[in-house]
Amino acid sequence: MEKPIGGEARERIINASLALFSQKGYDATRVNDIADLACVNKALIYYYFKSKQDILDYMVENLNKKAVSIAMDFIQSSIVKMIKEGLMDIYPDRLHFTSGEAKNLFLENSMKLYENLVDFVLENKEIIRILLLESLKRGKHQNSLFGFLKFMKKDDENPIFKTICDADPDFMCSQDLILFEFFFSIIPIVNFAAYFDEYMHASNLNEKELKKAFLRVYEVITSSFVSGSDILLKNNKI
Amino acid sequence: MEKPIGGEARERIINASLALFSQKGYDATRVNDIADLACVNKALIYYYFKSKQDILDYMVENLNKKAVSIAMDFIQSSIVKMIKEGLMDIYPDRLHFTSGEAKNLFLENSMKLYENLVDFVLENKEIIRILLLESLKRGKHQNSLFGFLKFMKKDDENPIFKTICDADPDFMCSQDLILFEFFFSIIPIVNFAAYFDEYMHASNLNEKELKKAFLRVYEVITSSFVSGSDILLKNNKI
Amino acid sequence: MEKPIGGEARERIINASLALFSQKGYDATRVNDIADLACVNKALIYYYFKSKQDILDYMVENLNKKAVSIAMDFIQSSIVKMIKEGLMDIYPDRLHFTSGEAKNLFLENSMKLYENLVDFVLENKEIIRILLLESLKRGKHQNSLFGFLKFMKKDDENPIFKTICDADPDFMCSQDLILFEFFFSIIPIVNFAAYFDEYMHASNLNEKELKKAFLRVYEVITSSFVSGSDILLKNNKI
Amino acid sequence: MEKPIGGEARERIINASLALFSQKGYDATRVNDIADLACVNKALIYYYFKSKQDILDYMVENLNKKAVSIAMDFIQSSIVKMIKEGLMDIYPDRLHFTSGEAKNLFLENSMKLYENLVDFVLENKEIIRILLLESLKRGKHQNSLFGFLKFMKKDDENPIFKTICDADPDFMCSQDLILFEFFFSIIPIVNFAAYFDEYMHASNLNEKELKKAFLRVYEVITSSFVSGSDILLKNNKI
DNA sequence: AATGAATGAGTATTCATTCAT
DNA sequence: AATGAATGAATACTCATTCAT
Repeated sequence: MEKPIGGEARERIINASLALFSQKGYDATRVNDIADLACVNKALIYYYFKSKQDILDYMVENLNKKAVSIAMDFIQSSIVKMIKEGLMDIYPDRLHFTSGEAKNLFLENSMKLYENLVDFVLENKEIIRILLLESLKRGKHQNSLFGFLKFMKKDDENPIFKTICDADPDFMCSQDLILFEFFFSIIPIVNFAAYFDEYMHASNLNEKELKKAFLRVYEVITSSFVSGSDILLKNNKI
Repeated sequence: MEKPIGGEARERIINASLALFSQKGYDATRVNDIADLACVNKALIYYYFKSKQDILDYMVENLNKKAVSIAMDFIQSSIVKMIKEGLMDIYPDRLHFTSGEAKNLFLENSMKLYENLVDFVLENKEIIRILLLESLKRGKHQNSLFGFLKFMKKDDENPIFKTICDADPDFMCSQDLILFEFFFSIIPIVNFAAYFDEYMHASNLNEKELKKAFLRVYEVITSSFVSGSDILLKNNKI
Repeated sequence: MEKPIGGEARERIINASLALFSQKGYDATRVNDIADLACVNKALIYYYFKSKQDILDYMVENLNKKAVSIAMDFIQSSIVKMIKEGLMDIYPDRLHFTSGEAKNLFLENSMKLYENLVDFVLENKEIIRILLLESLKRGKHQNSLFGFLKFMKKDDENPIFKTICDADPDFMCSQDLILFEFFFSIIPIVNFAAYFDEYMHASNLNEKELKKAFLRVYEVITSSFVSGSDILLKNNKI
Repeated sequence: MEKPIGGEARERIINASLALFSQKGYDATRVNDIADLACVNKALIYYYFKSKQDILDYMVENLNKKAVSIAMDFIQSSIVKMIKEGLMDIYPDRLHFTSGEAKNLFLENSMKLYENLVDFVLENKEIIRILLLESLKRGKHQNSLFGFLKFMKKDDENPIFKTICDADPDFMCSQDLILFEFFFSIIPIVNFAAYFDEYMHASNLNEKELKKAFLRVYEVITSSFVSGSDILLKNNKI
């Protein structure tokens, strides 16, 4: 074992676990391999973590914290700021904008949130991969992905949704919309991160180009879906 | 259907493996568990299969065969039939329809293909789940999902693509379109199957309703994307 | 590993465990050592037993069965037989003998029970040792010894006690008597087995002599205690 | 009392070890557990003690010192005092009393010794338990119990024995007597301490009552044994 | 006197696979 | 086609002990 370069041993254990879990999956990763990659004594892993599962739990929890933090940042920088500046109000059941410009500003911010989300998932693509893997198994973290959905879901805490509803009061948040959000928004963004490297390699695009391309497509889908929503609703009412 | 190899015990082993791999993942599934669930002696598994990996390989290969079969059915029932009836021709670089009705018929058939695909993935949701799981790992079957993409990809074997290109000769098969196909078509449909049970439970929809809802949203997305494609192309040319 | 001599592998595992647990104690015994001594593959131990603890549990349970069996034999050969021959009856609260000779016969049988008990504990001295060890620990088997006491205890199933009560109706089964039974009857007999080898070695007596000596002392104590019981009761009533 | 070595942390380590060794046995006790219970850093244990074994050794040695001290006290307060007062002499092979009263006084003192012994074992029931546990194992401290026997044994250092021999010159110190002393005196008293808590709980007696009851029974046994010894000797001579 | 970090050797248990019948 | 027994190589986790400060 060489003299370890980098941060603390604990940090190295986390990074090694991240890399290995994401490459081979949690179950196929051996604690021995983590120790080797992290250049630490195997027993030290158990000094910092209760068990192999505990490492995974720590990482998942950590991602959740970060995700919540992003959402909170959005709320702080957009909603709270706009309220303070008198551009919008929170009504019991919806958001209200004082002007068309205010609404446009908010929509712009929402698009920025998507960009941030893409950045976020790409920065955390390893743990995202792990999360996907675990979500597919009927185990402890099978709800991770669905939990992820929460802050994009049609409920009282979701400002994006409210905005759309506000823009078009007749536009009901149908179950189709939720389905759209999950299978054509969350799932693609998360899989985009998970398969980023493979896709980049297969498409011969570089990192920046691929990211831009995804956002472009994503934007088209999202905006066109909103305009196409009357069709959805029509069908939904049958 | 070919003459089945092996007795019913073999069948039980395959079904048990399917259930367990899909629930816990390949790595977390024990040969013991398979034997127990299949109600066979553990050693018998090795009579029918070379190894645990061999069971997985068999199942993946089986799915591929089925997928190819669906595509072949489509080609047989749509393309070949229409050619025989003089409704279309295959040009070296594209399909050619003899009339507007012929084209509409073909588009209708394409939508039916989507429906069949949804049926197909739902019928095989267990192995789809397994495949997703394996695709996320950098292992033997990591190409399964990308392989799946093949017959939806912009290449010579993909009739759907050709059709769209034929309908609008200016509509180039951009990389954005491929990205769309992969992340907003394949990935959602496959994940739809993988998370079908969970989503059904969470949404309180029944099987039929959920399937219909998915197809509805899917249709909106796909059609609106085609109409929105000029935006995409515009962006793509920058 | 030499070609194993002896019975089945399972039997060898039990015997090896018996020897090692009794020599070093359960906690200090390594599964590796058991495997080596039993000349079996370590994994085979887990084929036959769920865990190391499971081996211990099996042996303890086994001893209990044997102990119960001895007691049952006594009841069968003494009580049941005498009842059938009209020598004694079971009254709701006590035994009743039809003659003085009958009582003497029963007392003789009781003494034989003691002899059988000594034989029994000596034949099982290894597991007795283990039991003592485990009884001293606050664990799963801490009640083993007290459980042993059961069929020597003052309760409805205890024929020996009844006999004494029957002989002298005024002689109440005081708590002192139970204490005597436990600390000066059970404990010595059990420890006699546990320390037999060491004591034999220290005393320069052979197996037969030592056994006889113990029974001799035991008999004196028991009989003298009964005659001395009036003193006990006197004290007890204060 | 000597000047205590080490601070209060050391004391806490000893107490924690005492509690844990006595509850779980030496082998099942983890140094970690000791550190936790003692509220000290694990490494500090190795500052005060060479090893885990060293803690046990210290405690056993400590008990031996105390036991010797009790015996010495008895000798000091009884024998030496009586000699100084001209009530008894030490002959090369036995003790000699100048009067019947003197002998009675000595016998009274002997009974007091028993009481002291009971107090002593109860005060040290934890270490007694540990000692019993270790005696049953074929290890370092397997002689602890036999060592305990020493000062009750028929040898030159045993004043009690001498007394009896003195009282009845014909009463040979037979092997049966030693066996009695060990299995019906030492073993019960030591196990009385070891199982004190459990027995107290099972019998619904309080501490004081149980102690008294034990002494009562013990006294009956001892005295009756002496009177019954002629039977023993008779048998012994066959 | 005290401690957080580190470690080598082990420890029970598991697991895919094979063998003999 | 089927099975009970057996096994080598791991595998997660533990533990007494030491080190550096």
